[in-house]
Amino acid sequence: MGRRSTFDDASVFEALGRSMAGNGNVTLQSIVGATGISIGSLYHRYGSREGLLAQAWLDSLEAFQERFLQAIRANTLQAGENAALATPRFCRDEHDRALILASCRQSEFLSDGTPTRLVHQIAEVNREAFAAVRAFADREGKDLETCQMALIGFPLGAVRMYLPSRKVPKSADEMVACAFRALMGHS
Amino acid sequence: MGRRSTFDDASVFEALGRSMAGNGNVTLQSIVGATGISIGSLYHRYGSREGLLAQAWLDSLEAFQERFLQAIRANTLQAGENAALATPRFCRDEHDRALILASCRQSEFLSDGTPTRLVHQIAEVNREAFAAVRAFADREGKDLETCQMALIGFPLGAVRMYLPSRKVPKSADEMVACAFRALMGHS
DNA sequence: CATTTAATAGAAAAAAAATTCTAGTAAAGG
DNA sequence: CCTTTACTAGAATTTTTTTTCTATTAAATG
Repeated sequence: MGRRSTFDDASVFEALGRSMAGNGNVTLQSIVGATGISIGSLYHRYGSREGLLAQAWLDSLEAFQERFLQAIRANTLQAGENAALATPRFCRDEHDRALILASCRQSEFLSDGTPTRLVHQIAEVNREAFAAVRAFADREGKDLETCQMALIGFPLGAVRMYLPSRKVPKSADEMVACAFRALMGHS
Repeated sequence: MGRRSTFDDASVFEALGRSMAGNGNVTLQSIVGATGISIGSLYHRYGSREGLLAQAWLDSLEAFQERFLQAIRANTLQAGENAALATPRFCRDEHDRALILASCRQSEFLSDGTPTRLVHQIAEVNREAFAAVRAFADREGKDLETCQMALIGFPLGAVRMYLPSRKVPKSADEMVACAFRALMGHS
């Protein structure tokens, strides 16, 4: 019941991501300008600027995490490599969300004033990912730090060569996989 | 002649880098607060907020470039690997400058209002680095994109695993070197 | 079709930040 | 020691941005 919303989160997060990844600075006016949504509607939905930022970060984080966890939890030989490739693939499939996650810093979206509910949710997602990487390291009998680098550090470095302006090419995947295999030992 | 300055650029750039890498947002007041320098002095020296930001970026960029170019231009077998290692080493040796260069985006420091003189200087440094990487790729007979990834993309990804809060450990260097060798072919 | 609920809309107020401007201070040279 | 130069200091102003608040609109329900 009640009036229906005339806009969806995705369009707001997209404008936000573009602005943050673009000139590194988001004003609510820039979102109003890019989307045509009124300032009142933004406050009605997100409560505050900080609530909006955190919500956008969480949205991207969850979308990525779903892919990453599915890949890394698979009990196949290629589980690790697929998890490493989750990053470049995510950038191609979900460009708008990837902008936020891959070319911005979490600290740009979370601050002292971030609503605690969102702080907790984001922390929980991060915990879950960390646990999955640790489980992978144990399973493979490899060093945790090496796994973090091969699964996250290098893949992020790779996509940041292209974002925010260019698309991440398939060739990046090959390089990520190559580095992954080298780091994990060619056994 | 004339009164001597009571502060140096380094202290200003340090406060700026900490602030930008920390919460992703720099106000002149945050610099005044962190350094005790007066707002008037900042305007006297840098002309504007945008002038200050660009000057800080250029300062870090030049410091890094000096090391990178020296490494990559050496005509030894390890030239490439040393150039790749320039990034983690720079982070250890020059933490404050590395914060700016490695954990922020250039677009956070350059904007429409950046003084043209600085825009040109920064572009020139970037051009020089790009040319050096291309020369390296030609010399080694490797793909340019692969070289960019091995020399810059992966090393940056590696140090960003640690910055801004932790120091970049030596183990990161081994991983960077490992990925470099894998990407460049183990010949 | 009146009522309730959930939005939209944007002007107005408040807060925060950048910039300007004037007065004052320290060093060097004649 | 007076003058010039280059800088410091920070209050006052302007600009930008966030936030609040009231009016209005659209859908759903009895």
